[in-house]
Amino acid sequence: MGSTATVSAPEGSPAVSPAEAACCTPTFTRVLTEAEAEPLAKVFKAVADPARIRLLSIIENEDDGEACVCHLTEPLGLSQPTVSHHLKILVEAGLLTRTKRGRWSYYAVVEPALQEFGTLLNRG
Amino acid sequence: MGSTATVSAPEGSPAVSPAEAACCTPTFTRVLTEAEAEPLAKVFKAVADPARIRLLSIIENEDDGEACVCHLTEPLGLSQPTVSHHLKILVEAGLLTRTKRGRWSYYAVVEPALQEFGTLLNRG
DNA sequence: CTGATCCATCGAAACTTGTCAATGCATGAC
DNA sequence: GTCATGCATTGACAAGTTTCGATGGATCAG
Repeated sequence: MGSTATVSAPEGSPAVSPAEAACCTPTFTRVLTEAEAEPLAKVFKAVADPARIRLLSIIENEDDGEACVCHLTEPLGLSQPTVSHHLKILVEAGLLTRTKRGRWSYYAVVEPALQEFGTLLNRG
Repeated sequence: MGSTATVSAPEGSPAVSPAEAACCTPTFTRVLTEAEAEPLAKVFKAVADPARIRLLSIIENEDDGEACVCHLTEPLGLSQPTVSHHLKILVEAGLLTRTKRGRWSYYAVVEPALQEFGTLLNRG
């Protein structure tokens, strides 16, 4: 069951101040509980792997914005089951979508979700 | 302060695919190599743990913006060596600084670094 | 129907990570 | 000096990840 942990944070008060944060606004406006920190950690775990970061960059740069598994194993240098495994994690994190057409599974980036990582992924 | 996010928009000739051009600027402007993806994954790994996320939220909400280890073990419910271990990882990731004064080690948040995670931590 | 292809899942091996108890090094109190 | 305190490091173990080869369900070509 996917459960798709996506972008959900605890309901109620936001854990973090809005983007109006200037230089002196804290990122965490309050102390987080274990239950609040856990789903956040889950999201970061999805992109805490070089293979998965590369998968996102490859798929996003495909001409038509999507790629099948058979197109991904070779540039990554990983086996097909391993690539499928990473793709599944990214789908469950809400960063990719999967569309089955014929024999192929096409994966595409969920732009709004990925762009939340923009600043971090484009550093350096 | 201009620019901010590095979500670089291509100048002149947009390498943006038709599919994406309509709604969004791509997060990855090109395919990443293993060597490029690795350090990025390392940063995400640092915050891919509930205990470390909570540590950041606790320290940032301390009255004077810093905390010693002895103040962190109890709210986390973890042993002192474990807390020291997590703190070390956060320091190595550039998210915390360590200052030794007397017998105590004081940890403080590196605000610019943490604020890069602001959008992600602000979901919900 | 038969054979080929794409891919998800299973099972296992190798590796990494989170955790603690024990140890040891500094520092300060006496 | 001696003792106590704060904390980093070590060593060990359990749990989780990454990876692969093997298997099997779909789907299409013939």
